[in-house]
Parts: sequence; C-alpha cells; structure tokens
Amino acid sequence: MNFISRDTDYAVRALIFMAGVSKKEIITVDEIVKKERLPERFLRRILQRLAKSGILTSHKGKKGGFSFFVPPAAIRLTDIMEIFQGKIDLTNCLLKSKVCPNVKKCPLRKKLKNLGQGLDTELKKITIVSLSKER
Amino acid sequence: MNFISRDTDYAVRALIFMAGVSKKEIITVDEIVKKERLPERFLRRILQRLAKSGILTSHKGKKGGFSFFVPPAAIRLTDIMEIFQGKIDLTNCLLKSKVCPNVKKCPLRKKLKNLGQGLDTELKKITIVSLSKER
DNA sequence: TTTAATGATACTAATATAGTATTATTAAAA
DNA sequence: TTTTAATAATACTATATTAGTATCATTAAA
Ligand code: FES
Ligand code: FES
Repeated sequence: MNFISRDTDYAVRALIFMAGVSKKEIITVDEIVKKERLPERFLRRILQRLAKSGILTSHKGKKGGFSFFVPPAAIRLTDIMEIFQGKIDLTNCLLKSKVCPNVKKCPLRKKLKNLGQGLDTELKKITIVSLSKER
Repeated sequence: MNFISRDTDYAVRALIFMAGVSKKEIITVDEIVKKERLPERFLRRILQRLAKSGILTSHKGKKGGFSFFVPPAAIRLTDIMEIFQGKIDLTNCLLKSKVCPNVKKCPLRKKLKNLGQGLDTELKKITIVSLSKER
C-alpha cells in the first residue's frame, strides 16, 4: 500500500526546489522541470492545482510563473497530501454497517480514531522547509 | 485515501461470520454469501486466498467448505490487510532519492518509521474475535 | 457414479492514477 | 500594437489497480 501518490511526490519536490531558490521569487515550470526532471505537462497541472488550492500564486504572461502564497515554512506535507489524495482518514468506518452496526459505541472506531489523530499530529509537523533543510 | 480495500473488508466480514457460528465447524461459501450478502464468486476467491495464506483450511468434496486453521483470536486485522493489500509501510522512502538523497541520515524517514511502528502495534491488537465481540 | 463442495485460471468491467495534447488567456516588452 | 513567453482550462489517452465473473478441473461423501 502506497502512502504517497506521484502527484504529491512531484508537488513536494517542486515546492522544495522553489523554497530552495528564494522565497519571494517567481519561478517558471520550465526551471523546475529542468532541475528536477519531472514530466512538464504533468507538473504544470500539479502547480495549477496548487495555485487553485491557495498554496501558490500564479503569474500569467511574460516574466510569469509561480510563487509561494503560503510561505514554505507553513506548508505541511499533509496539506499537499490532502489536495491530491484526500484526507488521510483512519477514522472512517472500516467495516461498514453490515459488520459493525453500532457506530456510536464501536471501540474499534474509537481506537482507530485515536491512532489516526496521533498519526495526523505527527505528520503535520513535517513542512516543506523542514524537508528542504534535510538536503 | 482508503485504508481498507474491499477484499480485506469482505474477508473480515466472512471471518467474523465464521467465528460467530462455531469455532471448529466447516462452513460453506454459500452460507456466508446468504448471510452476509457478498458476491459469491468474488468471495470464493477471497476465501481461497485465505486458505492459501494459511488462515483457513479448505475441505473439498461433499460436506466440504472452509474452517479456521488459525484460531480467530489469533487472526489480526493486519494479517488480512497484509494478504490483500501488502504491508502498510509508512517507513518507505517518501520522496525517493531525487529529493532526499541521504537515506541513512534522513530524520523524516526516522520520524515516519516511529509513527509507522506505533500504528502497527496498535493495529495488531485488533483481531477477528475482538471485532466479532463488538456486534 | 452422482452430487456438492472447493481449486485454478483466465477473462472482463470499472475506477484510479499517470501522463499528453490543444487551444485560450494574459501581461511584459519590443 | 504586435510579438513573445508565460500560465489556464479542458479534453484526451495510457496504464495500473481494484472489483467482479466465468469456466472447467478436482475432490470426497453418499
Ligand atoms: S468498524 Fe465501523 S463502526 Fe465499528
Ligand atoms: S524521504 Fe526518503 S530518505 Fe528522506
């Protein structure tokens, strides 16, 4: 089971690259593609989606490109995952009403909820900046 | 992101049903299908796989069916997930060598490893019997 | 030898993921 | 104002995974 999809992976790589250049600068897709060797059109769509989601700002026209809207220190891995993969929700009912009809009382549900929340708080500590520092 | 695939879901339902009947009895696929309303041929394959994996024993011929090889108290949710979905491995390198080249030192990796192990030990506590008791 | 069960394997359908192509829009700069 | 260098929108295609079906072989009890 894979935890990270390719969209998330590419998005994170691109963001880390952008954070590494200079926080306020506008960076073009081509620059990222050249350095990170990612498929151009695919990455375009990913960045567009990041812009729509309010992580990046897009600048059209000549001298255009993308820049951070949210500062990279405030962009969490979970934010990116949520955009491309949806919420990581361990607390979803595992077995549907057929097996476990008593949703309110189900201790499994409770247990998983706690687990999920623990995982979530830990994951939320991982930001683009904390990742880019590793390099 | 869905944590539990349908195979796992159906397998767990079938096993809970079987555990509810009588521990040693041989149960046919048809019985399970009727009670749990699962797609017959699909469930067959699932039970076959459980037999191959050593969870169940299959009995061919008339009066045949499936019985537990591993007692339901010892069958963990994670065992089933592993059979149908592979290991839940948070510790996989998230970003490949492109982003995070220093696999040995990477603190993210370390952090995720701890997270994953925590999740794993908690999940391992959930067994077929503990689930069937909820009902 | 009939019958009622599983075993093996191949096939199909639906959905999700990954990636490409095309045309429109925008804004700087010549 | 026209050219140019960028993104926007949207539709398409390819591949992989998941979900489910069909067929025929095997087995063992009655
Ligand atoms: S598993 Fe769904 S309520 Fe218990
Ligand atoms: S994310 Fe892979 S080694 Fe750090």
